[in-house]
Amino acid sequence: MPRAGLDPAAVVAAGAALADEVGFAALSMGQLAERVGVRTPSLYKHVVNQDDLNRRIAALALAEAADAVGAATQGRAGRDALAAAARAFRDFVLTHPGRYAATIGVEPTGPDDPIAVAGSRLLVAFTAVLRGYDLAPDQLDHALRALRSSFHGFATLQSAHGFQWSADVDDSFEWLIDLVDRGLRTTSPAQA
Amino acid sequence: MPRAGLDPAAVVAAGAALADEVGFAALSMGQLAERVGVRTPSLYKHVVNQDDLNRRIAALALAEAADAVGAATQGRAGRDALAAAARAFRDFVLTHPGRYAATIGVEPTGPDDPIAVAGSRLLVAFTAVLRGYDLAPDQLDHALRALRSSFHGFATLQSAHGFQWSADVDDSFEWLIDLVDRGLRTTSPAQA
DNA sequence: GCTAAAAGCTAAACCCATTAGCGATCACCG
DNA sequence: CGGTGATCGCTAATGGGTTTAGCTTTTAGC
Repeated sequence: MPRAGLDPAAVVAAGAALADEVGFAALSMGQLAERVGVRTPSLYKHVVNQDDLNRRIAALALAEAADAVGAATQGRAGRDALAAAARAFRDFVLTHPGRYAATIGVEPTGPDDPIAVAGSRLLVAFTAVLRGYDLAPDQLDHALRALRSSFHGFATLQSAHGFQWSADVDDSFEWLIDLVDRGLRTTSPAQA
Repeated sequence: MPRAGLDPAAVVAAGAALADEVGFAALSMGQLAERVGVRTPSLYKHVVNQDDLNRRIAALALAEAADAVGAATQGRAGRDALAAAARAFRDFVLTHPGRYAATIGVEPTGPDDPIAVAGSRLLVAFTAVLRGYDLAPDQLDHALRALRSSFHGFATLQSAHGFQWSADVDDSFEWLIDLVDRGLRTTSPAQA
């Protein structure tokens, strides 16, 4: 019996891909094992248990999302950067719904948890967008949470087919970007 | 052995309460059966299976959320109505995290599905808020989705402890309400 | 009181995650 | 080239969860 040549990273990557296909809730060790060409218990040589797998998938997803958002905002500022970040984020969630779902409800165990560091990287990517707006320093955290909430909410609702009625969903997303842009531009500005 | 006197509504209500306590993902038929004083298989006399239970919990949660939002906006308009609706919605999600989680990812089977009708009621409740803003009719759907996305996103992230760093979460929510309010007040207004 | 449907129960099947323990393989070192 | 220990994969088995089958008891209506 030849070896499969697996390692934790390969298992996690396959798990993330499988989650994207079948949905995070339906991700099972059995299916994943079959996918990577191994019997179920063998997965436990690379991953401590399903919760560990989920957490690693979540960390991977957050890191990938941070990369996508970061790359999208390179060389842009203001509304341009906001729109690029928002579109990159939503695209990522829509193309990788399973792995992104893994990020919902996980709590980092501490500041060194890969989940925490990847999450921070995503926040940093969004922070870059805010530099293009004239915000008071004490409003940065609030604005960051507002961005994250709005785009997370839209992307997850769309990914779950939560928008049922008529209007075009892409138009709605552009409209949301405009709404946020207008809101950010009319804050009480930073004191000089 | 005396009867427990259950019916579907009682089972669903107990399931929703249990989900709020232990988390939606941890909701199990065994725990629910124990909670209502019955052996596990007996639950299947009132509910066809776990998926059916989840869907009924989701419909209940959406209906309750619609009631809460609707009641909060009574007699208010403009920013007042927006803030009242947003706070009522977030309060509901935070006090009933388990049952609200049941609504994520469920798809109504058709327009008569209780999930669809309760979801529509929630949208109607939010639509009332928008009447206080001067929006072109073709922007109503977009604005509705923006509202739902923002508040859904914030509430679910907070409920999942997704906000880790320093600033006060309640302050951030009020800031989000302001952001949305400013954005809604600066749309290109409806043509007279 | 009789009857039939409803609601509960036990027993059992099946699926999934996980652990224990065994054999094969591979990397490294002489 | 051979030995050796760690690593990887396997089979077997356990335990918990959902769900079905079939039986018994209660209860509502006549």
